[in-house]
Amino acid sequence: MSWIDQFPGLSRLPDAIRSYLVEESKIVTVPANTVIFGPGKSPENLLLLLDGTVRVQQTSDTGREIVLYRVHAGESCVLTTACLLAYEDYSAEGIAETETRAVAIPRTVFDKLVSDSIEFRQFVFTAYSKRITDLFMVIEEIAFQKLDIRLAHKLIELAGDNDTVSATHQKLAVELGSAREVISRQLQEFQRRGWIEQSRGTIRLIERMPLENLANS
Amino acid sequence: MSWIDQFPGLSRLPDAIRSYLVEESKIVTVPANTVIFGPGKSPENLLLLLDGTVRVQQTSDTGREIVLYRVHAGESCVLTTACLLAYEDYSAEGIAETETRAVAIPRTVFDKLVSDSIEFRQFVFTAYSKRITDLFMVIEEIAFQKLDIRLAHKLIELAGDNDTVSATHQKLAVELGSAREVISRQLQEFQRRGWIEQSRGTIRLIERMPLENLANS
DNA sequence: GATGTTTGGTGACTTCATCACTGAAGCGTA
DNA sequence: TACGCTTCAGTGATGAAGTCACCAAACATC
Repeated sequence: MSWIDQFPGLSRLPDAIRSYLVEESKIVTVPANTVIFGPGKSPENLLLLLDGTVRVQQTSDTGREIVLYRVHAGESCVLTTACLLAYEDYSAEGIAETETRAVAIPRTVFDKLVSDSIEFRQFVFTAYSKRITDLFMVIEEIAFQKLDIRLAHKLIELAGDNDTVSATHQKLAVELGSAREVISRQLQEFQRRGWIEQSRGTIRLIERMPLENLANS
Repeated sequence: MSWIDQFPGLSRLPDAIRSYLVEESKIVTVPANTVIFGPGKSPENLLLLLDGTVRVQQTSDTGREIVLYRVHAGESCVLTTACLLAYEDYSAEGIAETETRAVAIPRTVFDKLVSDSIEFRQFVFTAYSKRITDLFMVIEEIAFQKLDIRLAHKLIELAGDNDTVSATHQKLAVELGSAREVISRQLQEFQRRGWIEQSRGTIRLIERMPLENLANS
């Protein structure tokens, strides 16, 4: 079984294209916290993630940061393909959050695939679409959503199933493009209401329901 | 002379591709304030603007709006190509700000061009790159820049050469994703300092220097 | 156990958003 | 030209969020 089957959009590639892709790309592994691309380090390849996640974030002149989006296993870093083809002054950076395994497709191979396969073109543009939609949502949230709602949302997202979030207040602030003090105070409010419990570096969700109600209001 | 020469990225197309493109696309004109695409109205064509500008903006559930970017003459609406190929729940909308003339490239022609011409691919991906960089800048500004700086910036941008901006406070608020009252008060402060003069619907820049200093600080 | 670093808590203050309301400018039309 | 309507701008009060300076607790290291 090939890694290709992890990508629904690629499963319909014709056999010739399919084997060309497998042939010409290689699988790479990077340790956690590796900077995959960033200012002055433009990516050489299109990456398709097999395992792990990549966090794409931006740092302002004043040192404040914000997370733009995440690339999960089964997704690709398409936005970087655009930015690697043209504007080099790319202010965002991509960081492997965990040890990450990915398929690396060289620039020339990417170009040939886009040229030769309508299925691959669809894969690429669909991926673009998802990312750009994500960016629009980020803009809308930053500009118009109240912070308590966004924080509740983020806690649920990061908790997954096991009801605990391992993150410092500072990290959460970066997730939301806010300030640590603001997050601290908001979390205190959640705690006061009995929705969460806090200890150094971790937050435990006690009552998910009211958090979810807040997140969806 | 063909319209193609208005697009530097397309000037190097091989003759065959070039004539195919000219053949298969048509020039359309839309009046000012036309909604070119938006929720429930996905674009049928890739548009290359010959004259006029298209404003792309987003409206939140609560009714607040923000301008994401503008497409000027000589540029293309590429982001819509992605969003027209996949995710249909496109929350942004594109509005012709003035009467606008554009080349409309049908979806199928676009696909064939991307397939056949490396020059066209470069044109498309370069356009993507610029837009995405713009979006990143918008996010950074909203999240981290102070409003007086952003407003000064926007006034200079909208003034062009003739030192007057024709816009209501409400319009400026939408440009920056802020609220009218906030803009009104900030403009009063600029006026108090003698940097601008106001009358209903227009702002005249009296002293550009301090405004520019503020914008670049 | 002493020391330094990371993380979180707090108060004072500024900026921005929101709400409710007022008033002024322009425009049509009778 | 005088009336009424609509659009645009001004204002005060209040709440939410960001900023700054500082302190204290938890943890890590030696």
